[in-house]
Amino acid sequence: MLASAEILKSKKLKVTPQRLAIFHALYNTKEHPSAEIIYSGLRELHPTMSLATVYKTLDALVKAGLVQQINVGEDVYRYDANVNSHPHIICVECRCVKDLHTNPVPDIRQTIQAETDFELVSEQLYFYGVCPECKVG
Amino acid sequence: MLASAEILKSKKLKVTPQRLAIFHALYNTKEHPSAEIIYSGLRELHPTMSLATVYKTLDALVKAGLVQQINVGEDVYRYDANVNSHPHIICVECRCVKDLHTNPVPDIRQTIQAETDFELVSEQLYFYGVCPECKVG
DNA sequence: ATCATTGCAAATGATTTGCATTCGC
DNA sequence: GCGAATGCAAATCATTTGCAATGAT
Repeated sequence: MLASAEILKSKKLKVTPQRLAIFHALYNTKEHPSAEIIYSGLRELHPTMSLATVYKTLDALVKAGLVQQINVGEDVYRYDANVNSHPHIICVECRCVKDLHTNPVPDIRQTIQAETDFELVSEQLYFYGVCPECKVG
Repeated sequence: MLASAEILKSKKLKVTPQRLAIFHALYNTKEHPSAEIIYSGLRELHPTMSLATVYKTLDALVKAGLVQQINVGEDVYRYDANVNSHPHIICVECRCVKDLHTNPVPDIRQTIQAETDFELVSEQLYFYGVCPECKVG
């Protein structure tokens, strides 16, 4: 928690209780929550916080490079405190999103770069499937 | 054009001028237009067509497996008449979207499947970069 | 004739914005 | 004290929905 404050300060962001709470929440979950989910999770402890603040804060965190915004093809954005490029896998039934740690990108990059005249800057790899929990049900 | 009608019929979709126009438009472009773009492109020849019809028609085409909906991380959906799984590359400046034909997926699938207990069903690979046109400017 | 499709207008849902108040520095 | 952050309400934008009229089979 102290650490969170230090990290925010190091990015020249003012440290407010709302920012700490949102940042901390994202750093302590492996889920990939939307603004709405973050908001409802924090509501109990921060009853005055507004959804607009969640959006503004997430935007500030993204701009500071502390968080990444992902869009797995739904109509909502999700947020990930892991800013390294890594693939995600999404359950087509329960819509949960998990990180993948195997990163096939270095090889792929070469393959793709060979085909295109684009100057590659980043990538997003999404896999869809049925998660272990949903396979059982 | 005749062909389009046949394809629609084969999927048991009623053939209306609107459907033909939308389907045809998608089959004859390499862009990956949004509903709004398709709508404005067709407006001149189909002045009475409504945006809601474009959405409904696209939905029908997607359900029939004739078109795929893609979301490259913006706030709009785009549509692609190429329903085969293939990676896309998006220009971070002009936001154009192009198909990639090199498909690294078979290899990746194995790598990913080895890591996860998900039952893989599909994937979306997006690469971001600066397109040749924007590199010059 | 039947039933799906169309087109309009109104509704929805996620995200953004304006602005006065509050708070971190 | 200054300028940025908060919280509320109103605005925006893409997409969806309800429903009466129209059109495809």
